Amino acid sequence: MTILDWTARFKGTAELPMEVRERLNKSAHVTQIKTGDQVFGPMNIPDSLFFLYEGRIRVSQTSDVGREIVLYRIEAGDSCVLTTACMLAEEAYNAEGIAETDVTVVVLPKPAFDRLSSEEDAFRNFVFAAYSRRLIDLLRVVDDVAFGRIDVRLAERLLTLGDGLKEVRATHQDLASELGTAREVISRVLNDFQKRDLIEQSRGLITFKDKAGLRAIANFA
Amino acid sequence: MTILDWTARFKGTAELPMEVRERLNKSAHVTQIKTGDQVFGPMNIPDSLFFLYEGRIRVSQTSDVGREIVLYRIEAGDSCVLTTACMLAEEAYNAEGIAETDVTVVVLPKPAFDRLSSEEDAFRNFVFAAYSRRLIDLLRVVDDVAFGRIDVRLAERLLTLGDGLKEVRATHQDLASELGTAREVISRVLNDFQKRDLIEQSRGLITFKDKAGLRAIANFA
DNA sequence: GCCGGTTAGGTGACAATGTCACTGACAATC
DNA sequence: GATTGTCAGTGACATTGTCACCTAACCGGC
Repeated sequence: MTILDWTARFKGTAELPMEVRERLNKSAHVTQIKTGDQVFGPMNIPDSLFFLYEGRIRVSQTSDVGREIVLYRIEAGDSCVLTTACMLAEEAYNAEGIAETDVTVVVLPKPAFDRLSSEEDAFRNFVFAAYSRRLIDLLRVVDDVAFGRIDVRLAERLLTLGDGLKEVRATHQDLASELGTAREVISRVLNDFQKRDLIEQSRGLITFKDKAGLRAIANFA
Repeated sequence: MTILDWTARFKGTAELPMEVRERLNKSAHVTQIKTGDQVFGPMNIPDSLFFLYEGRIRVSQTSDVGREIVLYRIEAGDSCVLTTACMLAEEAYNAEGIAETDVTVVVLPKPAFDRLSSEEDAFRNFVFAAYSRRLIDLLRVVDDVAFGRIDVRLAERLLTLGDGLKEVRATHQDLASELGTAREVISRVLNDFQKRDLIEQSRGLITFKDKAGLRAIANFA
């Protein structure tokens, strides 16, 4: 049973008639997930559509030797289509979603999803748009990985992760997993950034000293 | 005006009631595209959904320095959701689709698409499934590019391109564009393959001598 | 045939990135 | 302060990407 009216949070549901929203509030249920917990993964493929009510989920892929790369992040108000994608395609995959913050998820069972996407244009468009965003995200990842330099990519990612902040709390290994590279590579580049007075480092913490300088590197490519 | 009944070709339409299919045959129109022509691209974003009736389309992405990588291929019976994805997301992208063979495309205008995806479950599921396949394809590309060795990737790709054949007609540059790498790299690896008696080379042509050996390399990772 | 232009492919030097093995630094805990 | 685990630094080396330049094969015309 649901207390909060989550339907207001999502573009695809906020515009629906009140009676539909009430029906939805009944058929979906709300779950809490704690920071660091897995939302979905290769062993844990849900048969429902996820809506992220609050928090942030990091979706990443892991190679068979254990290296990791972050594919994209799901923010509040967005839906997670990857799991449904894999469901539909009935294919193995090795992406997983990790809650980066405490997360509130709305789980919509497949029957309700089907009915809704057939009856409500707004909802269907919302879902299509979600798919589209993910496709575009992945195009960007492919472009970065295939053609980008890592100093550029690292500068970009640092600025994104530390947007509006003075520092980024992350180990070199964390950053390596963001970009799908090795820790040593991150160490090298960060040391270079430090020599150029763009950042300061301490254990698990990177402090900005010259964001403009980093932006110059990030925008270079 | 359409002569052929293309609706039989697609999972999402073949099962529809006859009267719906007849309506579809009227609202969509069929286009021919010649080998090598661009089906869509950054400068040419159509506002319709594509169905590939016959032929094959290669979807690739180009870096800003001109290097290219093949993302996936669209085969007959499949639909092309990337263009609609980009339409919906209203974002720039730099993927393009090239006809690899002479191609017959069914173009379904957006209004018809909307009506159909709301009224017909089979059609909607077909479209969702198409999105899913593309997402999965891209996950695979990311995995390959981020974590794969190129000798492995090249062996794989050669076997795919030459499936059931004795040879592959492609220049080193073509293969480089398949994998998103540089021609010199392909040359090196192919020379290595040749030294190991896995292939023979001549201008624009690679002949298999030991497919099992290639498979061993391809499956290694 | 020959000639000249175009394209495909080869090569070596070097730069960038990834891998490996090992080391030391730091923090938490007992 | 000794122990333990995590984090980061380092040098050697392998792989991959870049650059400049070269040669070989093909193609069209004559």
